[in-house]
Amino acid sequence: MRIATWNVNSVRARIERLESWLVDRAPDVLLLQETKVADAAFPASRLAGLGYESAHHGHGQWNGVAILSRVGLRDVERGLSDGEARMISATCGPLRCTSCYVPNGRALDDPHYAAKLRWLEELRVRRTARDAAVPEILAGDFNVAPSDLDCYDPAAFVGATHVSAPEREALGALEATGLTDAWRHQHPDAPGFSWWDYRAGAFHLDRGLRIDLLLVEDALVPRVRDVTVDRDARRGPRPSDHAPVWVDVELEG
DNA sequence: ATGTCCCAACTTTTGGGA
Repeated sequence: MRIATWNVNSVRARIERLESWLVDRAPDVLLLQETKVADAAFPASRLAGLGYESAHHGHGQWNGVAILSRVGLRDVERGLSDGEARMISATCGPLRCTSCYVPNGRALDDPHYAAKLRWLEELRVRRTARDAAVPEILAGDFNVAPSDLDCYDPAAFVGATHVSAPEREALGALEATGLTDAWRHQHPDAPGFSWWDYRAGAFHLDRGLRIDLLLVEDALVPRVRDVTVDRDARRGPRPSDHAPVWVDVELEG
């Protein structure tokens, strides 16, 4: 079973790329972030034409998350207490699949930074109330680079968000509920950047961050066969600033 | 390089967000 995550930076701007990517990479489940549309404008029927059921949670201009599945989609859960469209969760086949768009935080002294830490804490608390019989994959744009290996220039990020100790501790506390960072587990030494700024030729220069994570229930880790960052999807005309990341998990049956 | 892309709107240019 292939589970992917992708911050598409507007599903409207990316629909042709999204459709061809689904055909090429054939994920069983795709977790989207930053769809930037209201529910009524989400292209559910176009995606259904490719064989994917979908569930979307969006209010319009900002944020927006979705789940696409060709292995079933039920028991949909939308949003956390902040009221923004940053989380959606559903049971897809044997897995609980959760798409997260963690708040950016803006700057260490900005109120949005404290809100980011609270949001991660609420996500942790939610995990403690989960149905332990259904293993979860919690994936998305976490807006946190877990370690300095996940940042192209740690010295340039001193005092910035995405790398601060409280953010990394909040992510670590979430993982301590029984989740493993699939990329880092499979690739202990490879940066695996998933986001590059549109500006200043950052992608060409490989000035990236690894902030798009697949957090896999610990019990599933022995079944993980491969984890891939699809850098090809960041190339060419009108790309998202994020690459998709997927994990292949071998499940019985 | 304040460098780009995407959105909305009192929409053809500006401002907010990332």
